[in-house]
Amino acid sequence: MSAHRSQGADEPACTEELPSAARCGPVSHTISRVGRLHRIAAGKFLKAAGIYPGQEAVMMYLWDSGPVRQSELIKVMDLDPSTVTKMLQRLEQTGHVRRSPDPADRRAVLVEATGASCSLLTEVSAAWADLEEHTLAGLDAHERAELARLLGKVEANLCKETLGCPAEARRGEV
Amino acid sequence: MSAHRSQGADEPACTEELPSAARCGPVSHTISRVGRLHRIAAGKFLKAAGIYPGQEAVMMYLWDSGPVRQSELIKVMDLDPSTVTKMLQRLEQTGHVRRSPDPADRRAVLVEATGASCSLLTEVSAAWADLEEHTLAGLDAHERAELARLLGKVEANLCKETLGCPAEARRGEV
DNA sequence: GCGCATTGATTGGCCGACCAAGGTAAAATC
DNA sequence: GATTTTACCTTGGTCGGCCAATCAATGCGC
Repeated sequence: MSAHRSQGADEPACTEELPSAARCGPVSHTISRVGRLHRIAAGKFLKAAGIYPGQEAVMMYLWDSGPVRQSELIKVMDLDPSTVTKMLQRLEQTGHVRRSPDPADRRAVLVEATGASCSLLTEVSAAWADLEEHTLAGLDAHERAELARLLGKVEANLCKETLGCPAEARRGEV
Repeated sequence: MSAHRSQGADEPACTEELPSAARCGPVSHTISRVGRLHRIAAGKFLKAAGIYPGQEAVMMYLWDSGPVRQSELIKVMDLDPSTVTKMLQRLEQTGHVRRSPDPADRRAVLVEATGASCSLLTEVSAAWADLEEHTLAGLDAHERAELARLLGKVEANLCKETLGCPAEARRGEV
């Protein structure tokens, strides 16, 4: 609930006390807030590990998969190529990732987690688990499953859309 | 490193293994994705109106409330002061917002939506409603209510950080 | 072999969002 | 009244994320 305006005693609200955003799209409004708060929380949890939110997903994939092409990373993460490029440049600079040209394709780049980064695996996994628990505190197993199910449907909705969704267009094949 | 998958060049599309991120925190993973996809979708819906995601919330509040102190905006939106400053600078530059010094407090700034911006009200509201419907397509009334309820609990969890934040507790001090 | 479309990756620009610091004005304290 | 504290905003930096444009290498058609 939004308890921020509890102090507004004599606010001459011209219409309602609820913001228009919450009136027009209550769930959208909440999703925005939750997304942002979740990212902030992730940042706090990951700070100890020395990486930024967004990077952990890349690292986790790299730890799982071993050396992989950057294009594969882009496809799997469903991110913009430029986003991945910049993120990898920073991860390389901080020593978490190594990049090398693909001998089989001179325009491609192979990416892999460095040995040093493997020490983060435990930390990051723990942080991710803590974040999960912090996020879902107070929800029983059934509620968690239901939330996961509903979010899954929402994700599917947001992914594919008739309005020229780039994600859809990008992953149109296969 | 955990299980290094054999890097087959011809990976069959059927075996889409779950990344570690999804294993360690499935809901967190989905929230991240949904948050990002939702923001992208919002950007698409708002592009016609000529504003960027994040700005619509500010504008909606300004349309509702009339002239308001910047500090009030910061408090209500729960954003970083610097974020609001920069956003307002851009909104001012695009003519959607007017800022003036508060005569009653020379360090404060009064913000209000310009008359020109009011033409956006309809567009933005419609876009926001479309976004809501697009997000929730295929969910019946009960599911929508349940999703809103669960997201509300999650939001509350994410808000009260620092109390149960194990990351800092693990560090020991601070 | 040669031209052209496709793929892979990078650069630059922009926006939202954070933090850290700083500067000024009001309020609280003495 | 003078001093400290607090509030309000700005600047500069960083990061994730997008788009548009670009360059290099591959592959296909001819």
